[in-house]
Amino acid sequence: MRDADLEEIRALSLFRDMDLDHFAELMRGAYHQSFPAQVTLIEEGRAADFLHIVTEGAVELFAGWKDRETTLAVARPVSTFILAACINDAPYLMSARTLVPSRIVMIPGSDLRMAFARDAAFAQAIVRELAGCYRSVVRHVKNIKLRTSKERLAAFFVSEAEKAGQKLTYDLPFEKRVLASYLGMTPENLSRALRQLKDDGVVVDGTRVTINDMKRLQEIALTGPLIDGSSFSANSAP
Amino acid sequence: MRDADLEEIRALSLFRDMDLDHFAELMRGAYHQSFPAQVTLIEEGRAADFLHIVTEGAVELFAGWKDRETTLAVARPVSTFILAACINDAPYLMSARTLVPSRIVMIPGSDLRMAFARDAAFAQAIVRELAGCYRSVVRHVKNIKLRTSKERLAAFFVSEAEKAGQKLTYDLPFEKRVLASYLGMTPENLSRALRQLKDDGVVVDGTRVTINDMKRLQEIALTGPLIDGSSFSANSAP
DNA sequence: CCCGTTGCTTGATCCAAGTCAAAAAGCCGA
DNA sequence: TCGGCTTTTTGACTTGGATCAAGCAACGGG
Repeated sequence: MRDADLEEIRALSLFRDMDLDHFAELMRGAYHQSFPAQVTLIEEGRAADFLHIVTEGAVELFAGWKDRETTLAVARPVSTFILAACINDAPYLMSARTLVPSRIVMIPGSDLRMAFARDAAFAQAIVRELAGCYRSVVRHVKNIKLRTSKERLAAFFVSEAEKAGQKLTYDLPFEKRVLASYLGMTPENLSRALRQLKDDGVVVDGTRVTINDMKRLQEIALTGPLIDGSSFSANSAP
Repeated sequence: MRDADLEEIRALSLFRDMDLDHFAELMRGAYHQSFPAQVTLIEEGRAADFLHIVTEGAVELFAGWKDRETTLAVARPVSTFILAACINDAPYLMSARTLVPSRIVMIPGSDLRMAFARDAAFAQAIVRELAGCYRSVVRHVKNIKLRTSKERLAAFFVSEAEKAGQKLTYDLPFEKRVLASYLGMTPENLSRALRQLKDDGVVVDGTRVTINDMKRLQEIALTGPLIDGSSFSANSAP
């Protein structure tokens, strides 16, 4: 693994405070691999063998039932995913696939649990991380259960703008079909919702989003830390 | 606090393995109070001051947005709730109200964080608990996003039957309007869904549920550990 | 440069679920 | 036991969003 990669990972709040030797040992047992787009990294139901970290690219976390499928989050660099299954040594609840060519670090679950047992700082970090993940999903549920699809889309635009550093023009971070699935609607419906929002000053041309009337959008979305926040990436580095 | 209560709490997986002295100390700083029905214990957005444990009664965890409201879970004895907010010292994401007269133990968040910092076994237990909570909410999202309301209701009946010890007749654990909200539908719709399920061998008379054709119901619900599981109580004692 | 693939949009239609209104059934407390 | 609650059910209607079926546009390989 390259030093630059190691530094990036070390900078994650999950690993920042742990003993340096423990960190080095954990990384010695880890694999860093490149994958092409559309590769299934994880299948739900399988035993959780590895903690994953995206260092480049993007990974979709999704779940299926009967013949339906929904995306629960998109992990973007640099962040970890499926920590909970891993730490509990339980089956994955989600599947994961690369959306674009990606590089993934995989840390064996047994190493992780060992480090967690003997490094108090690491244990603390894991707790904070898990609590953060939990709160993210709770926000996602609130988003889904309380807002209409148009409102969810508006909220998404607002929080993406915040994430892009208050810019009013930015690119969608991934395909619209993924966004639709994340927001709990069909691609057709997303398309229609986009057109509805045109009246509210949102122009979408291809992947480029331009917000002309942020105030209007915020009124629709009524964003706030209790429902929006970091609910997007499975868990991110603050 | 009565010894019986203390024992029940100690028996929770969260506290079971922690040092006995630490546990005693944690409990010394705790309050045990009785509340009538329909009392708001927690308001979302407020700072998380206390970890709560229901020892008797039932507590609804819900969230509001604009003029809408949805219930996210119902905590039944004996279980804790809002651990994540508490451990992160962050604002509550949910509100909580008693559904019936209830007894609640409240542990100051600062005591909790202190115990967590110096008791490794407790820290481990917290991690497992949080991971469990996280997985519960993930299942709830999958339930909402992947199943129709009829399927969700069927799934609910099946998993309640399991919880009641494979009994085919049992009582609903709370009012139908709460159930409706939990399942993400209106009371009217729940009523209709109940009537639909009559054709599939489910008889509901008042609060009494009787399942005549479990196989049929399981076909509709297609239950499994990846989507159903303990998603109901905020977090339970295994 | 063309052509196939893939992703996105559009329109027509359908259906699940929400809304509104009102009746029915429980559930107390006086 | 009788009103006066709340909860639940019902019916009629509306609507948000899904589905189905074409078009269209962009991209990449031959």
